[in-house]
Amino acid sequence: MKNDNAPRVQDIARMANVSTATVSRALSRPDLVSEATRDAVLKAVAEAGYTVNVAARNLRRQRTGSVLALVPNLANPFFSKIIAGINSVLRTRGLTLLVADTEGGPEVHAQMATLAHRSRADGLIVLDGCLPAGILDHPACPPVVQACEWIDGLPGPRVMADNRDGGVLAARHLIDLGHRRIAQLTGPANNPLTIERSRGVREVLAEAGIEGRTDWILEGAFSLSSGQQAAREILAMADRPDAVLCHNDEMACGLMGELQRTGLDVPRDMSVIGFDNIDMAAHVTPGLTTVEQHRTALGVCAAEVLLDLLDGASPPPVTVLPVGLLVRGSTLAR
Amino acid sequence: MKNDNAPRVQDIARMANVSTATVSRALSRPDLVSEATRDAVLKAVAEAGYTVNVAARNLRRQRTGSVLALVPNLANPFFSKIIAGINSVLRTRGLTLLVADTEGGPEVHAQMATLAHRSRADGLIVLDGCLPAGILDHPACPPVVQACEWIDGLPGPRVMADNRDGGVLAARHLIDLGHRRIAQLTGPANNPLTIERSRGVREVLAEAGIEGRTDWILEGAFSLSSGQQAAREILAMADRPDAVLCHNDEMACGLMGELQRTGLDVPRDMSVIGFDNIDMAAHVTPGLTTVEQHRTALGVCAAEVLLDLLDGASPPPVTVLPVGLLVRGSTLAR
DNA sequence: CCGCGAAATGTAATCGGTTGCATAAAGCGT
DNA sequence: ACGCTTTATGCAACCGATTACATTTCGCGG
Repeated sequence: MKNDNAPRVQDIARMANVSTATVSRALSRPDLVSEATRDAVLKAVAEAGYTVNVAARNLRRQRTGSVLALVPNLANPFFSKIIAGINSVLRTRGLTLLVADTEGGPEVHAQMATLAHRSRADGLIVLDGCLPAGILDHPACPPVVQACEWIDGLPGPRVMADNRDGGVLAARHLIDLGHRRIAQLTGPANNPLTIERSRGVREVLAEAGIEGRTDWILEGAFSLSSGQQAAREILAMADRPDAVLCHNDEMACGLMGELQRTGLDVPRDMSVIGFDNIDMAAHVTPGLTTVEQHRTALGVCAAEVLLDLLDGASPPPVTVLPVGLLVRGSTLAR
Repeated sequence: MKNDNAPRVQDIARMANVSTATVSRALSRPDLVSEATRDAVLKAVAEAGYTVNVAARNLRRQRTGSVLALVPNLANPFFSKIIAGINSVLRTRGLTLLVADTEGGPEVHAQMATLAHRSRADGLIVLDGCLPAGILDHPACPPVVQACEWIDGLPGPRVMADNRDGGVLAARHLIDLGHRRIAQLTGPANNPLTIERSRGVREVLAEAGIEGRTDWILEGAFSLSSGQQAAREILAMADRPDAVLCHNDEMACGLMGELQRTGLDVPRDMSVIGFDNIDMAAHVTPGLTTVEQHRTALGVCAAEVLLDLLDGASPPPVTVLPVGLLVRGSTLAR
């Protein structure tokens, strides 16, 4: 063994008096070698503290045994459960999940381009709708599944919640409670989730004969602080809505907290409804009424679609998962 | 170019009428080749859509250009900011951060063992105190920095907040407010963070001549729901405390929410203090008084220590970052 | 005791870049 | 014009494991 380095197959082969081929087989296909040989190899491995060089194996095998998830913002609790779902499925197949945060500008995208390569991962699950399509439909890029968000013009299967229907459920709930003065706190205007959710809301409002007041549509950033900011804007309005439909729970919580801090009572003075059903939603006071999407299931589904893809099967191009309304205390009949 | 495959250096070399060595240099050390050659190579690269095979490069170079963070639970918002801090530093050095979730039993640890290999990452930042030391002091394992939590018996630098002092600050704050009936909601009993924090609390209580009531020390799991659970236990007590010192903000929020739902007023009926200052803490009602630790700074620091290690420098074996008390509305003078 | 298929093992090519060393070409000072 | 330093490029070994193919060994029926 070269002095400064970790042991290699060669070293193990010498120690066990076999060829490198046999060592390799003893480790990855134990059924192919005799018991005596296997024991000798394993003994040498243990003794030398050998572990395979993954780069060499990946190079030769032309696959990596791992899947990469590209997440727009790891700090967003929304994603964590999806990741957990993905992980649970991949583990059953012996695949390792790695996660990279895609936050940042073009210079980060360049980094992502080197990540999105067959020699890095066997498959990609992309949760970020803002990546340039170019790096993902490159021939060197492994199979891609898009989850939650999606990238226009990028082929390949998608898995997502029924965002439009979520908008419908939320809006209808408020209307059923007698609200007609409904504000919206959306995500970034160009975000596909927000576009879909808005569509559902708009449909229901129109159906109910409620005029869409554009001054009651606020644009947020899916963050607690943008919810807080929105609350301030609403409080400053001469003509206030009496319900706010938020496009995610974080904004709803931020908004609700700020309303309360200013002395308003939620839901008596204002109903608030969120979207996603993150853990926090059940624990704030009052409990946040929200549109539940099963994030773990979404991750599971995305992973299964990816596995299909890797197996050469043809998964459905689009999978839409149902959402449901979860009524807690933050909404009240007018 | 072989038909089914991505182009290789060979192909680019042929297209640009140079050797593979020149192609490689044109891409990674552009200053070493003439402008004409460089242009020819880049043109061929663009035309063929070439991207390097990372496995091959890593194998030859004996490094990967990436750092791996092992996180016990990605779903915990506590970690996300640390990750962000790490990322910001690594980017400036052209390193890519990958994250893996270490959640799970021994079978997952086996997976982690193959991740913790020089051929996978140039360095490791371990945020999980529960990994077996064996896989991290293996000779094939790249340099390791432990952050937040740490593993007994594992050498290598550590970066952490001053948890003991955090316990001191929190306890002293409650005592200064006149509380003497102080309960604690800790993390898992064997968790090093909890051990340190408890130590600080114990010191202050002893100093103030307050007996430590073990029936007022509840063990949680750092989660919202374990905070909720603890609230129920406290409410069921015949002899209730009038302040609860929680070992993290999530539990504090879970606890506070449940107390409020049962009709108690925080902070009038009970003061609640947390630890960490996660985003949510500022947005719940009332705002959560907490011990602030600068998670981004912690990540930054851990990354810098790792870079030192990679550069062959000898960073300090232990870095302790100061914490501070952040008083909001959830604590009140008795 | 021969022959043949199965089981076990070895040999060596291969994955795809990178880089030390050698060589060639160009610049330069005197 | 000559040696000498730079600069530019090519050649080929190398990183470490895997695996197709070849070879040996073994068991066993005839």
